[in-house]
Amino acid sequence: MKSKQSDKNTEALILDAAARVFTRNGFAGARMEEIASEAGINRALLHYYFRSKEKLFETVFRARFAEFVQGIAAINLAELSLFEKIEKLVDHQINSNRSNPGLAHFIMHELNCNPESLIQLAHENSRGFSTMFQAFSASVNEEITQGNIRPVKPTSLLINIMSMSIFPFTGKPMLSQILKMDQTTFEEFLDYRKKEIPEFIIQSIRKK
Amino acid sequence: MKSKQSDKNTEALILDAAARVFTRNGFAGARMEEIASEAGINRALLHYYFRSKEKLFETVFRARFAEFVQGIAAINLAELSLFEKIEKLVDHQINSNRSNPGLAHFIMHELNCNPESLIQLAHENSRGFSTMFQAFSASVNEEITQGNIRPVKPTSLLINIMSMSIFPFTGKPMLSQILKMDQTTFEEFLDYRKKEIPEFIIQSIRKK
DNA sequence: GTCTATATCGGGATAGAC
DNA sequence: GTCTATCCCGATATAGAC
Repeated sequence: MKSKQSDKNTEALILDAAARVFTRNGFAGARMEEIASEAGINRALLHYYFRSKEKLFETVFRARFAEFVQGIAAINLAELSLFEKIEKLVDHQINSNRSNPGLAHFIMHELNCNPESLIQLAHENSRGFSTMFQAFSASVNEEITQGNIRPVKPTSLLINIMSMSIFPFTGKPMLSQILKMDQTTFEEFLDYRKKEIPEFIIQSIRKK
Repeated sequence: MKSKQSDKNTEALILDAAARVFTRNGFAGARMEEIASEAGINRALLHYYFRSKEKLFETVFRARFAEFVQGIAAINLAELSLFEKIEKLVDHQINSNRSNPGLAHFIMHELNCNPESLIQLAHENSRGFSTMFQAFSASVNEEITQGNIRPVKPTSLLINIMSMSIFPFTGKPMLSQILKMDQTTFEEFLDYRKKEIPEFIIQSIRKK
Protein backbone atom coordinates (compact mmCIF):
# COMPACT_ATOMS: atom_id res chain seq x y z
CA MET A 1 0.00 0.00 0.00
CA LYS A 2 2.79 2.40 0.93
CA SER A 3 5.23 2.99 -1.95
CA LYS A 4 7.47 6.06 -2.27
CA GLN A 5 10.74 6.60 -0.46
CA SER A 6 10.07 8.69 2.64
CA ASP A 7 6.56 7.28 3.02
CA LYS A 8 6.80 5.31 6.19
CA ASN A 9 8.99 7.98 7.58
CA THR A 10 6.50 10.78 7.14
CA GLU A 11 3.69 8.73 8.56
CA ALA A 12 5.78 8.11 11.63
CA LEU A 13 6.59 11.80 11.91
CA ILE A 14 2.92 12.63 11.78
CA LEU A 15 1.95 10.02 14.34
CA ASP A 16 4.68 11.25 16.61
CA ALA A 17 3.65 14.86 16.38
CA ALA A 18 -0.02 13.97 16.66
CA ALA A 19 0.62 11.95 19.79
CA ARG A 20 2.38 14.90 21.36
CA VAL A 21 -0.23 17.49 20.44
CA PHE A 22 -3.27 15.35 21.25
CA THR A 23 -1.69 14.39 24.54
CA ARG A 24 -0.97 18.00 25.37
CA ASN A 25 -4.29 19.53 24.39
CA GLY A 26 -6.77 16.70 24.05
CA PHE A 27 -8.79 16.01 20.93
CA ALA A 28 -10.95 19.12 21.13
CA GLY A 29 -8.06 21.41 21.99
CA ALA A 30 -5.68 20.09 19.35
CA ARG A 31 -5.25 21.94 16.03
CA MET A 32 -4.33 20.16 12.82
CA GLU A 33 -2.09 23.12 12.03
CA GLU A 34 -0.13 22.55 15.23
CA ILE A 35 0.32 18.87 14.47
CA ALA A 36 1.44 19.64 10.94
CA SER A 37 4.00 22.24 11.90
CA GLU A 38 5.30 20.06 14.71
CA ALA A 39 5.78 17.29 12.16
CA GLY A 40 7.49 19.73 9.80
CA ILE A 41 4.85 19.46 7.08
CA ASN A 42 1.56 21.14 6.19
CA ARG A 43 -2.09 20.45 6.91
CA ALA A 44 -2.92 18.95 3.53
CA LEU A 45 -0.48 16.15 4.06
CA LEU A 46 -2.15 15.17 7.28
CA HIS A 47 -5.35 14.57 5.36
CA TYR A 48 -3.47 12.68 2.71
CA TYR A 49 -2.24 10.13 5.24
CA PHE A 50 -5.21 10.12 7.59
CA ARG A 51 -8.47 11.24 6.08
CA SER A 52 -9.71 13.26 9.02
CA LYS A 53 -8.84 14.56 12.45
CA GLU A 54 -11.02 11.82 13.92
CA LYS A 55 -9.20 9.07 12.06
CA LEU A 56 -5.82 10.44 13.08
CA PHE A 57 -6.94 10.73 16.64
CA GLU A 58 -8.32 7.21 16.70
CA THR A 59 -5.01 5.83 15.49
CA VAL A 60 -3.09 7.79 18.08
CA PHE A 61 -5.45 6.94 20.89
CA ARG A 62 -5.41 3.22 20.11
CA ALA A 63 -1.61 3.19 20.20
CA ARG A 64 -1.30 5.26 23.34
CA PHE A 65 -3.90 3.24 25.16
CA ALA A 66 -2.05 0.03 24.36
CA GLU A 67 1.16 1.70 25.46
CA PHE A 68 -0.47 2.62 28.73
CA VAL A 69 -1.91 -0.80 29.44
CA GLN A 70 0.76 -3.17 28.20
CA GLY A 71 3.22 -2.76 31.07
CA ILE A 72 0.56 -3.27 33.68
CA ALA A 73 -0.65 -6.44 32.05
CA ALA A 74 2.83 -7.88 31.61
CA ILE A 75 3.67 -7.44 35.26
CA ASN A 76 0.43 -8.90 36.50
CA LEU A 77 0.77 -11.96 34.32
CA ALA A 78 4.40 -12.60 35.25
CA GLU A 79 5.51 -15.27 37.67
CA LEU A 80 6.05 -12.99 40.62
CA SER A 81 5.07 -12.85 44.24
CA LEU A 82 2.48 -10.29 45.24
CA PHE A 83 5.05 -8.04 46.88
CA GLU A 84 7.20 -8.17 43.78
CA LYS A 85 4.21 -7.30 41.62
CA ILE A 86 3.46 -4.33 43.81
CA GLU A 87 7.02 -3.09 43.58
CA LYS A 88 7.19 -3.56 39.86
CA LEU A 89 3.79 -2.00 39.20
CA VAL A 90 4.74 1.12 41.11
CA ASP A 91 8.16 1.30 39.54
CA HIS A 92 6.76 0.84 36.06
CA GLN A 93 4.03 3.43 36.49
CA ILE A 94 6.42 6.04 37.78
CA ASN A 95 9.00 5.38 35.06
CA SER A 96 6.40 5.21 32.33
CA ASN A 97 4.60 8.37 33.38
CA ARG A 98 7.84 10.20 33.83
CA SER A 99 9.02 9.48 30.31
CA ASN A 100 5.51 10.06 28.93
CA PRO A 101 4.28 13.17 30.64
CA GLY A 102 0.58 13.57 30.20
CA LEU A 103 -0.10 10.07 28.92
CA ALA A 104 -2.22 8.94 31.84
CA HIS A 105 -4.14 12.19 31.90
CA PHE A 106 -4.71 12.02 28.16
CA ILE A 107 -6.19 8.53 28.33
CA MET A 108 -8.40 9.42 31.25
CA HIS A 109 -9.53 12.70 29.75
CA GLU A 110 -10.59 11.26 26.43
CA LEU A 111 -12.34 8.35 28.08
CA ASN A 112 -14.16 10.84 30.28
CA CYS A 113 -15.28 12.95 27.34
CA ASN A 114 -16.12 10.18 24.88
CA PRO A 115 -17.92 7.62 26.98
CA GLU A 116 -19.51 5.94 23.97
CA SER A 117 -17.11 5.79 21.09
CA LEU A 118 -13.76 5.38 22.78
CA ILE A 119 -14.72 2.93 25.44
CA GLN A 120 -15.44 0.24 22.93
CA LEU A 121 -12.19 1.13 21.23
CA ALA A 122 -10.40 0.66 24.50
CA HIS A 123 -12.30 -2.57 24.83
CA GLU A 124 -10.36 -4.09 21.93
CA ASN A 125 -7.19 -3.86 23.92
CA SER A 126 -8.98 -5.15 26.93
CA ARG A 127 -9.52 -8.80 26.11
CA GLY A 128 -6.51 -9.32 28.34
CA PHE A 129 -8.03 -7.32 31.17
CA SER A 130 -9.97 -10.05 32.90
CA THR A 131 -7.13 -12.56 32.74
CA MET A 132 -4.74 -9.86 33.95
CA PHE A 133 -6.96 -8.99 36.87
CA GLN A 134 -7.53 -12.65 37.65
CA ALA A 135 -3.79 -13.16 37.85
CA PHE A 136 -3.47 -10.29 40.29
CA SER A 137 -6.39 -11.55 42.35
CA ALA A 138 -4.82 -14.99 42.49
CA SER A 139 -1.61 -13.52 43.90
CA VAL A 140 -3.56 -11.63 46.52
CA ASN A 141 -5.71 -14.55 47.54
CA GLU A 142 -2.72 -16.83 47.76
CA GLU A 143 -1.00 -14.52 50.23
CA ILE A 144 -4.19 -14.27 52.24
CA THR A 145 -4.68 -18.02 52.54
CA GLN A 146 -1.04 -18.41 53.46
CA GLY A 147 -1.58 -15.92 56.22
CA ASN A 148 1.04 -13.50 54.93
CA ILE A 149 -1.32 -10.57 54.53
CA ARG A 150 -4.60 -9.57 56.09
CA PRO A 151 -7.75 -10.04 54.01
CA VAL A 152 -8.11 -7.29 51.43
CA LYS A 153 -10.21 -6.95 48.29
CA PRO A 154 -7.94 -7.40 45.25
CA THR A 155 -9.89 -4.68 43.46
CA SER A 156 -9.21 -2.18 46.19
CA LEU A 157 -5.58 -3.08 46.47
CA LEU A 158 -4.99 -2.73 42.76
CA ILE A 159 -6.73 0.62 42.70
CA ASN A 160 -4.69 1.79 45.65
CA ILE A 161 -1.49 0.86 43.86
CA MET A 162 -2.55 2.63 40.69
CA SER A 163 -3.91 5.65 42.51
CA MET A 164 -0.77 6.41 44.43
CA SER A 165 1.46 5.83 41.43
CA ILE A 166 -0.53 7.73 38.79
CA PHE A 167 -2.32 10.50 40.63
CA PRO A 168 0.81 12.56 41.28
CA PHE A 169 1.19 12.85 37.50
CA THR A 170 -2.37 13.66 36.51
CA GLY A 171 -2.60 16.04 39.43
CA LYS A 172 0.85 17.51 39.04
CA PRO A 173 -0.15 21.11 38.31
CA MET A 174 -2.40 21.15 41.35
CA LEU A 175 0.07 19.46 43.63
CA SER A 176 2.94 21.69 42.67
CA GLN A 177 0.63 24.60 43.49
CA ILE A 178 -0.51 23.33 46.86
CA LEU A 179 2.82 21.88 47.91
CA LYS A 180 4.97 24.53 46.24
CA MET A 181 7.11 22.11 44.28
CA ASP A 182 9.32 23.12 41.40
CA GLN A 183 10.40 20.67 38.69
CA THR A 184 13.51 19.33 40.39
CA THR A 185 11.76 18.92 43.72
CA PHE A 186 9.07 17.01 41.89
CA GLU A 187 11.61 14.70 40.25
CA GLU A 188 13.27 13.97 43.57
CA PHE A 189 9.89 13.36 45.06
CA LEU A 190 9.13 10.76 42.39
CA ASP A 191 12.34 8.86 43.08
CA TYR A 192 11.50 8.87 46.74
CA ARG A 193 8.03 7.51 46.06
CA LYS A 194 9.33 4.56 44.06
CA LYS A 195 10.48 3.08 47.34
CA GLU A 196 7.97 4.72 49.62
CA ILE A 197 4.73 3.56 47.97
CA PRO A 198 5.49 -0.18 48.03
CA GLU A 199 6.64 0.17 51.63
CA PHE A 200 3.49 2.06 52.49
CA ILE A 201 1.30 -0.62 50.95
CA ILE A 202 3.17 -3.60 52.32
CA GLN A 203 3.22 -2.07 55.81
CA SER A 204 -0.52 -1.86 55.56
CA ILE A 205 -1.32 -5.38 54.42
CA ARG A 206 1.48 -7.55 55.83
CA LYS A 207 0.69 -9.53 58.95
CA LYS A 208 3.23 -9.00 61.66
CA MET B 1 -24.85 47.17 38.56
CA LYS B 2 -27.55 44.50 38.24
CA SER B 3 -31.07 45.96 38.03
CA LYS B 4 -34.06 44.22 36.41
CA GLN B 5 -36.19 41.55 38.03
CA SER B 6 -34.92 38.15 36.89
CA ASP B 7 -31.37 39.44 36.58
CA LYS B 8 -29.58 37.58 39.33
CA ASN B 9 -31.66 34.59 38.47
CA THR B 10 -30.55 34.37 34.85
CA GLU B 11 -26.95 34.92 35.74
CA ALA B 12 -27.20 32.02 38.15
CA LEU B 13 -28.85 29.86 35.51
CA ILE B 14 -26.02 30.61 33.11
CA LEU B 15 -23.32 29.91 35.64
CA ASP B 16 -25.01 26.69 36.56
CA ALA B 17 -25.28 25.50 32.99
CA ALA B 18 -21.79 26.69 32.16
CA ALA B 19 -20.35 24.81 35.12
CA ARG B 20 -22.02 21.63 33.94
CA VAL B 21 -20.98 21.95 30.31
CA PHE B 22 -17.41 23.09 30.97
CA THR B 23 -17.02 20.33 33.51
CA ARG B 24 -18.34 17.75 31.07
CA ASN B 25 -16.38 18.79 27.99
CA GLY B 26 -13.59 21.07 29.15
CA PHE B 27 -13.05 24.59 27.85
CA ALA B 28 -12.02 23.57 24.34
CA GLY B 29 -14.79 20.99 23.98
CA ALA B 30 -17.58 23.17 25.34
CA ARG B 31 -19.94 24.99 22.96
CA MET B 32 -21.62 28.27 23.86
CA GLU B 33 -24.76 26.96 22.17
CA GLU B 34 -24.85 23.99 24.51
CA ILE B 35 -24.47 26.20 27.54
CA ALA B 36 -27.20 28.51 26.30
CA SER B 37 -29.72 25.79 25.60
CA GLU B 38 -28.95 24.06 28.88
CA ALA B 39 -29.67 27.35 30.62
CA GLY B 40 -32.88 27.74 28.65
CA ILE B 41 -31.76 30.88 26.84
CA ASN B 42 -29.86 31.76 23.64
CA ARG B 43 -26.26 32.48 22.81
CA ALA B 44 -26.58 36.24 22.63
CA LEU B 45 -27.59 36.42 26.25
CA LEU B 46 -24.47 34.64 27.32
CA HIS B 47 -22.42 37.42 25.79
CA TYR B 48 -24.62 40.01 27.39
CA TYR B 49 -23.82 38.71 30.86
CA PHE B 50 -20.26 37.56 30.26
CA ARG B 51 -18.48 39.22 27.38
CA SER B 52 -16.72 36.15 26.04
CA LYS B 53 -16.32 32.42 26.41
CA GLU B 54 -13.02 33.05 28.17
CA LYS B 55 -14.59 35.38 30.72
CA LEU B 56 -17.40 32.96 31.40
CA PHE B 57 -14.97 30.13 31.77
CA GLU B 58 -12.75 32.08 34.10
CA THR B 59 -15.68 32.82 36.37
CA VAL B 60 -16.75 29.20 36.40
CA PHE B 61 -13.27 27.88 36.95
CA ARG B 62 -12.59 30.22 39.81
CA ALA B 63 -15.75 29.12 41.57
CA ARG B 64 -15.26 25.42 40.95
CA PHE B 65 -11.66 25.54 42.07
CA ALA B 66 -12.68 27.18 45.32
CA GLU B 67 -15.41 24.58 45.70
CA PHE B 68 -12.86 21.85 45.23
CA VAL B 69 -10.37 23.24 47.69
CA GLN B 70 -12.51 24.61 50.47
CA GLY B 71 -13.48 21.33 52.09
CA ILE B 72 -9.92 20.09 52.17
CA ALA B 73 -8.71 23.28 53.80
CA ALA B 74 -11.47 23.33 56.39
CA ILE B 75 -10.71 19.81 57.55
CA ASN B 76 -6.98 20.35 57.72
CA LEU B 77 -7.37 23.50 59.77
CA ALA B 78 -9.88 22.00 62.19
CA GLU B 79 -9.01 20.87 65.69
CA LEU B 80 -8.82 17.18 64.94
CA SER B 81 -6.44 14.34 65.54
CA LEU B 82 -4.49 13.05 62.55
CA PHE B 83 -6.61 9.93 62.30
CA GLU B 84 -9.77 11.99 62.39
CA LYS B 85 -8.41 14.24 59.68
CA ILE B 86 -7.66 11.25 57.52
CA GLU B 87 -11.15 9.86 57.95
CA LYS B 88 -12.79 13.17 57.26
CA LEU B 89 -10.62 13.95 54.26
CA VAL B 90 -11.48 10.65 52.64
CA ASP B 91 -15.13 10.92 53.52
CA HIS B 92 -15.32 14.45 52.19
CA GLN B 93 -13.56 13.67 48.94
CA ILE B 94 -15.76 10.72 48.21
CA ASN B 95 -18.96 12.58 49.05
CA SER B 96 -17.89 15.69 47.20
CA ASN B 97 -16.80 13.86 44.07
CA ARG B 98 -19.88 11.72 44.12
CA SER B 99 -22.21 14.69 44.13
CA ASN B 100 -19.99 16.58 41.69
CA PRO B 101 -19.08 14.05 39.06
CA GLY B 102 -16.23 15.28 36.94
CA LEU B 103 -15.22 18.16 39.19
CA ALA B 104 -11.81 16.81 40.11
CA HIS B 105 -11.08 15.81 36.55
CA PHE B 106 -12.19 19.21 35.27
CA ILE B 107 -9.85 21.07 37.59
CA MET B 108 -6.95 18.82 36.78
CA HIS B 109 -7.58 18.90 33.07
CA GLU B 110 -7.73 22.65 32.76
CA LEU B 111 -4.68 23.09 34.95
CA ASN B 112 -2.86 20.60 32.74
CA CYS B 113 -3.81 22.42 29.55
CA ASN B 114 -3.37 25.99 30.75
CA PRO B 115 -0.19 25.92 32.76
CA GLU B 116 0.33 29.65 32.51
CA SER B 117 -2.95 31.48 32.79
CA LEU B 118 -4.95 29.30 35.15
CA ILE B 119 -2.28 28.45 37.62
CA GLN B 120 -1.98 32.01 38.78
CA LEU B 121 -5.76 32.15 38.92
CA ALA B 122 -5.73 29.10 41.14
CA HIS B 123 -3.04 30.84 43.11
CA GLU B 124 -5.53 33.44 44.34
CA ASN B 125 -7.46 30.77 46.14
CA SER B 126 -4.24 29.34 47.41
CA ARG B 127 -3.11 31.85 49.95
CA GLY B 128 -4.53 29.38 52.45
CA PHE B 129 -2.55 26.49 51.01
CA SER B 130 0.62 26.84 52.99
CA THR B 131 -1.16 27.33 56.31
CA MET B 132 -3.42 24.41 55.46
CA PHE B 133 -0.50 22.17 54.69
CA GLN B 134 1.37 23.36 57.75
CA ALA B 135 -1.59 22.38 59.88
CA PHE B 136 -1.60 18.91 58.38
CA SER B 137 2.15 18.58 58.81
CA ALA B 138 1.83 19.60 62.43
CA SER B 139 -0.68 16.84 63.04
CA VAL B 140 1.59 14.29 61.41
CA ASN B 141 4.69 15.39 63.25
CA GLU B 142 2.87 15.42 66.55
CA GLU B 143 1.85 11.78 66.14
CA ILE B 144 5.37 10.87 65.15
CA THR B 145 6.98 12.47 68.19
CA GLN B 146 4.39 10.86 70.42
CA GLY B 147 5.37 7.53 68.95
CA ASN B 148 1.87 6.78 67.66
CA ILE B 149 2.88 6.43 64.03
CA ARG B 150 6.08 5.58 62.22
CA PRO B 151 8.00 8.43 60.59
CA VAL B 152 6.39 9.44 57.30
CA LYS B 153 6.71 12.53 55.11
CA PRO B 154 3.57 14.65 55.54
CA THR B 155 3.69 15.46 51.82
CA SER B 156 3.58 11.81 50.88
CA LEU B 157 0.87 10.97 53.32
CA LEU B 158 -1.36 13.78 52.12
CA ILE B 159 -0.85 12.77 48.53
CA ASN B 160 -1.64 9.17 49.36
CA ILE B 161 -4.88 10.21 50.99
CA MET B 162 -5.87 12.36 48.05
CA SER B 163 -4.76 9.82 45.47
CA MET B 164 -6.80 6.96 46.81
CA SER B 165 -9.88 9.13 47.34
CA ILE B 166 -9.86 11.03 44.06
CA PHE B 167 -8.30 8.71 41.50
CA PRO B 168 -11.28 6.34 41.35
CA PHE B 169 -13.34 9.28 40.09
CA THR B 170 -10.98 10.75 37.53
CA GLY B 171 -10.15 7.25 36.34
CA LYS B 172 -13.69 5.94 36.50
CA PRO B 173 -14.18 5.16 32.80
CA MET B 174 -10.93 3.23 32.71
CA LEU B 175 -11.55 1.40 35.95
CA SER B 176 -15.05 0.36 35.03
CA GLN B 177 -13.53 -1.01 31.82
CA ILE B 178 -10.73 -2.94 33.44
CA LEU B 179 -12.68 -4.10 36.45
CA LYS B 180 -16.00 -4.51 34.65
CA MET B 181 -18.02 -2.36 37.02
CA ASP B 182 -21.47 -1.03 36.25
CA GLN B 183 -22.87 2.08 37.93
CA THR B 184 -24.41 0.39 40.97
CA THR B 185 -21.32 -1.74 41.58
CA PHE B 186 -19.29 1.44 41.42
CA GLU B 187 -21.53 3.17 43.96
CA GLU B 188 -21.29 0.24 46.36
CA PHE B 189 -17.57 0.23 45.86
CA LEU B 190 -17.38 3.90 46.87
CA ASP B 191 -19.27 3.28 50.09
CA TYR B 192 -16.94 0.43 50.86
CA ARG B 193 -13.90 2.61 50.27
CA LYS B 194 -15.07 5.28 52.69
CA LYS B 195 -14.17 2.88 55.46
CA GLU B 196 -11.49 0.92 53.70
CA ILE B 197 -9.14 3.75 52.74
CA PRO B 198 -8.70 5.21 56.24
CA GLU B 199 -8.20 1.70 57.58
CA PHE B 200 -5.67 0.98 54.87
CA ILE B 201 -3.72 4.12 55.68
CA ILE B 202 -3.87 3.82 59.43
CA GLN B 203 -2.82 0.17 59.27
CA SER B 204 0.22 1.34 57.37
CA ILE B 205 1.38 4.15 59.62
CA ARG B 206 0.24 3.15 63.12
CA LYS B 207 2.82 1.66 65.41
CA LYS B 208 1.67 -1.61 66.92
C1' DG C 1 -33.08 41.85 29.57
C1' DT C 2 -34.09 38.94 25.84
C1' DC C 3 -34.61 37.87 21.27
C1' DT C 4 -33.38 37.29 15.77
C1' DA C 5 -30.27 38.17 12.35
C1' DT C 6 -25.75 38.71 10.90
C1' DA C 7 -20.81 39.61 10.79
C1' DT C 8 -16.42 37.44 11.36
C1' DC C 9 -13.08 34.10 11.88
C1' DG C 10 -10.74 29.91 12.76
C1' DG C 11 -9.97 25.49 11.39
C1' DG C 12 -11.06 21.01 9.04
C1' DA C 13 -11.23 19.31 4.54
C1' DT C 14 -10.65 19.24 -0.65
C1' DA C 15 -8.86 20.48 -5.48
C1' DG C 16 -5.35 20.63 -8.31
C1' DA C 17 -0.56 21.81 -9.67
C1' DC C 18 4.03 19.99 -9.34
C1' DG D 1 4.12 12.33 -1.91
C1' DT D 2 4.11 17.18 -1.07
C1' DC D 3 2.81 21.71 -1.78
C1' DT D 4 -0.52 26.22 -2.42
C1' DA D 5 -4.92 27.90 -2.79
C1' DT D 6 -9.53 27.51 -1.66
C1' DC D 7 -13.90 25.91 -0.02
C1' DC D 8 -17.06 25.63 3.66
C1' DC D 9 -18.91 24.89 8.02
C1' DG D 10 -19.17 25.59 12.84
C1' DA D 11 -18.69 28.57 16.51
C1' DT D 12 -17.77 33.05 18.77
C1' DA D 13 -19.19 37.47 18.88
C1' DT D 14 -21.93 41.72 17.73
C1' DA D 15 -25.88 44.75 15.97
C1' DG D 16 -30.15 46.08 16.51
C1' DA D 17 -35.21 45.34 17.17
C1' DC D 18 -38.54 44.56 20.83
